[in-house]
Amino acid sequence: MRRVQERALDLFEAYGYAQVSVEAIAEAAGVGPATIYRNFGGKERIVLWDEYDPLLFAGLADALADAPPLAAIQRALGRALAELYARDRERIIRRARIVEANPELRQASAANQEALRAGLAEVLLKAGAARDPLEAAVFGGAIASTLEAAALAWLADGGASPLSRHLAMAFRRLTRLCAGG
Amino acid sequence: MRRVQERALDLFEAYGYAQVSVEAIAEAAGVGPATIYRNFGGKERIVLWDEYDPLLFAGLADALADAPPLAAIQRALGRALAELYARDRERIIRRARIVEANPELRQASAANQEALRAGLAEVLLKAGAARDPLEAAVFGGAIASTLEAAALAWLADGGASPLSRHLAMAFRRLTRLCAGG
DNA sequence: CGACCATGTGATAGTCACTATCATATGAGA
DNA sequence: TCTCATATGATAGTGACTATCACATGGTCG
Repeated sequence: MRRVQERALDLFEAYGYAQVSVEAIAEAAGVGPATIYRNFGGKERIVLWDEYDPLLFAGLADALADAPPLAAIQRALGRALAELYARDRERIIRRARIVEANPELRQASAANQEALRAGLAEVLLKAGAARDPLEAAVFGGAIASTLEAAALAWLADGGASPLSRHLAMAFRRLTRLCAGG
Repeated sequence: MRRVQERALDLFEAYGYAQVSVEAIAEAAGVGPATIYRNFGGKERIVLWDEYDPLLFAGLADALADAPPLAAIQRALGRALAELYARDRERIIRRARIVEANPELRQASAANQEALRAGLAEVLLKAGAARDPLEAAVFGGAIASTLEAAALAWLADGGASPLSRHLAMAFRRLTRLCAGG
């Protein structure tokens, strides 16, 4: 399915997301349209599909055990992002550019972001870093937003400086918020 | 168009969102399908359509002038939400239940949430409550998430206690985040 | 080796959201 | 009354998505 995604990205970049039908992608990749729907679930997810979320959560629970939550989260996320940065930088940027240029995809991407919020909230609650579900939701939401802001800033400069630098800057802003802004 | 939305909510509650076609809604409301698409833009927005966002932003810029950002925002949003609570409580709950029960709508709703983030960021930046775009994005994201968490908690108890109470609780959690969790 | 079963694939047909376009009705202003 | 602008309805078309079918593959038994 990696091949299908590659072909699709090529076509989307060349002709625009809306102008490329799933059927055309199927033909370009040498598979049937039904196969694409079976594996990805929908046109949007051909672009959005990745395997990063588990990687983000890996080590998060451990890190929460021996440091104040905000610092622990920043360190764990920073490490995970550094790995992605090293491994898949080009592909992430390609996909992000297509998403950015297309309202339909931005909407689907926002849903992913929601899922990340919920996932962080769950981890925080289970690790005892949040005392109740409301606190978990607030913490998870704030952290996911910070992560997203860092990612957008990273994309805005074309991925020049490492993601972890942007993440550190974003977290510094977050700590200022409660201090009175 | 209010009538169209009412009819649509009736049908969605009775048969389920996916089971009701736009054509059926059009017929039930005594209009043509084209009219619905013209006014709402898509099936999802028949449910999500409202006029609340400007109300949320009203007075926000003013409040930011004479108080620390977090307190000012909490007060301004609290006032706006109290008004909605008094005016449209039933309809908001109806719509939220339909959204909650339907992945397709949750996705579209997440996109709305994104827009709220961006809107808050813009206000904060213009009012000088954020010193740079990254800070504005982080603040706006954190606050929008807090607002959403409060709204979900409010819905979870069926709208029994006022939204402003949940909002106050959520903001208290947010201030704890930077203090070390 | 051949029979059996499971999973993944291709192909067909059908539904429905959404778009584009045209003719018509309604309502305001000269 | 004539005119123009805007809103509506109707029609036809595209394409995403969902069945459901038959077929190929690959592994496990007898």
